[in-house]
Amino acid sequence: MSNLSIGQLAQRTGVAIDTVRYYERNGLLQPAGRLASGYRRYGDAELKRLRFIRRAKALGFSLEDVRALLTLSEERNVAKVKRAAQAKLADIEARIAELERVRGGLRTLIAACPGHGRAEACPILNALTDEETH
Amino acid sequence: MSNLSIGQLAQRTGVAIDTVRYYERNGLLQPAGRLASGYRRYGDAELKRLRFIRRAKALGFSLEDVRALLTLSEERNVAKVKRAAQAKLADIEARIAELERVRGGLRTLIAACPGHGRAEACPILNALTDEETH
DNA sequence: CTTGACTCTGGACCGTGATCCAGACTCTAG
DNA sequence: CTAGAGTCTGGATCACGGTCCAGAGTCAAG
Repeated sequence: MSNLSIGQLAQRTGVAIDTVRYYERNGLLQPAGRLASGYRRYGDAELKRLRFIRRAKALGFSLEDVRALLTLSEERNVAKVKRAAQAKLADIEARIAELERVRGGLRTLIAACPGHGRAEACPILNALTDEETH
Repeated sequence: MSNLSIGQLAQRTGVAIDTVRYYERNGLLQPAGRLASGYRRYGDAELKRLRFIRRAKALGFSLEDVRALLTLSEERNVAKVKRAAQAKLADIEARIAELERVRGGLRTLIAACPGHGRAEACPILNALTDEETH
């Protein structure tokens, strides 16, 4: 059973101390207790919980999402957790699709641009400057 | 030669009035002039410039990028414009790659999750909860 | 002339996720 | 005991791209 200071917790999870306190302010992570001095103390449960937060964020969940996931996790509600993951996947796929659309536009323009010569012949500038077609 | 109020300019470009003034504060778009009343007046050049801004943003350029692009456009520096577009493309490709990485993680977890049963059997919760392996 | 729509300015505020600060207090090694 | 590292609080600040507001002035139609 570990009994960690905020600095040790931060060090073990790779999360900044200020961020740990920020998560606390936002109701994501409470210390197990406090010393008489007011210093926060964290146990294994909080260590795991902070790792959970860090991993969920790495999977693209917002802090708001993480808050919901933590609740579902505590409720052990597997069905809702799966649905949340599916919703996040759909969200990520939409972002990818949008970026791919943009990528396609840029690629086309770059490929058509000689990179020298008159500005009027630059398809990139033309695309940004020309009249609407739609 | 059009001679537009800020409201007409906003309406023709699909940009909010407040946003037009925001762009002005940030040096992206100055009105052609002012009436005695102080009302802004815009001509064709500003209309085109605002469309340029809107399109560049649709291609993923930040306002900072747009500022640079507008300068390059005025300089008619085709080579630098092309390089800016290439840099932005690389940026977008990196974002896509990162999102694809996340998508892969989520897909794997979702596929392995039965969506019911014990929380301990849910790979999504396990992935968020388990000890590090690396 | 009146009325309603439009515009002006300066500044406050939003969401997201932190990050940093001052000034005070506490803990630990030596 | 002392020095240095760690921690506390509350609040300010950042980036980004706007959005909204009050209160005053202006414009255009009827």
